[in-house]
Amino acid sequence: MLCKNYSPAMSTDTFDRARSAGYLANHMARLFAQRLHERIRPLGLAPAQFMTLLALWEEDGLTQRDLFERLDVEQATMANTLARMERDGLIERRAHATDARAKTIHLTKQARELRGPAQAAARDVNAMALGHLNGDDLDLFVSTMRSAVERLKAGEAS
Amino acid sequence: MLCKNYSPAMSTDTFDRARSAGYLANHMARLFAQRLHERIRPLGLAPAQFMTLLALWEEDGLTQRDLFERLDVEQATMANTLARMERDGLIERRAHATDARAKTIHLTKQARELRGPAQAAARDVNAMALGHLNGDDLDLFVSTMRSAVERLKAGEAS
DNA sequence: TCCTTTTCAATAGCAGGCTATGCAATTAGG
DNA sequence: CCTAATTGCATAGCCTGCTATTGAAAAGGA
Repeated sequence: MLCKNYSPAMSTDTFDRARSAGYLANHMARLFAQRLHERIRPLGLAPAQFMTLLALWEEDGLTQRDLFERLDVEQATMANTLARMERDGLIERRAHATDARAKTIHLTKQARELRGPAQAAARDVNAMALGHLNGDDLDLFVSTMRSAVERLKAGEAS
Repeated sequence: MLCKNYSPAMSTDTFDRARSAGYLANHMARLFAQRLHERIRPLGLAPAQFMTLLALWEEDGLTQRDLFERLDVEQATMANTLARMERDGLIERRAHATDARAKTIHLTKQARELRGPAQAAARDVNAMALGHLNGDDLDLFVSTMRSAVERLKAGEAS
């Protein structure tokens, strides 16, 4: 009995939260978000806004569809995040060149200037979580998360 | 340059979402929650309710404080989750034996009967995400998540 | 051309995370 | 014993995720 919370034959009274990958993933992600939020709140940012900025710092002028596909969230989630970012002066929406339904999303000067400090905050949190690992162990951990993401995305209906 | 998103000397234009542990943790946790929710929705459960049940299946009659400390969420978060669980007939609250402020949380028959199928669903999702790993690799991955959780909890102010 | 289908985005409503507040009951000090 | 501090819980308000619905514009087919 490996007790890794995925043996079909496991008895029903041995599910161990502390060894369940899904449980730990949730716990770890909440803590990452809390630590990040502490550090970027002084910049006027919240975690989902930072995530959105990561995409827009890479490429400005994307549409809402581009963004929610790249970040793998639902369209409605992206729409709400963008509304808060517009309210907070981080982005502005402009008419799309060829499609009257769409708008392109553009960073304000304020948002462009946050790139350095916000990314530094994120690196700081990553180091706090995993700075004890050597390069190979970190590579393996990150790769395993990426493979889990791919497998979970593929298993949408399973 | 290791490009693992935590070198302080890293230039500001190289932050790579796909290699950031925090970003991947968030993405992975959202997918875990989605896949779990698909499977436990037919049982009338949502992910945070399942997490709460994991604690109550282990030990019934806990107080709200016991629960939010074990699950590492805020008291207000737990209060809201318990309100929804009471609404849905999963728990009932009884007067605490010695403290008139507190209530003890007790599973209903319905909730006790969900243990087998709900834990099976969670194991299924864990296997979908990580079933390609051998025992040692899985152990290492889970251990690394646990160490990240501990380090992130310790660094509350840092 | 005209009509149907698809696509882009906004909105409503809910779950679950957070902070901040407030009330009631208990505990601790004087 | 009486007050002050602490503790248990509820509530309000916000952010971020989700599903479902809607309206408007674009694309496609007859």
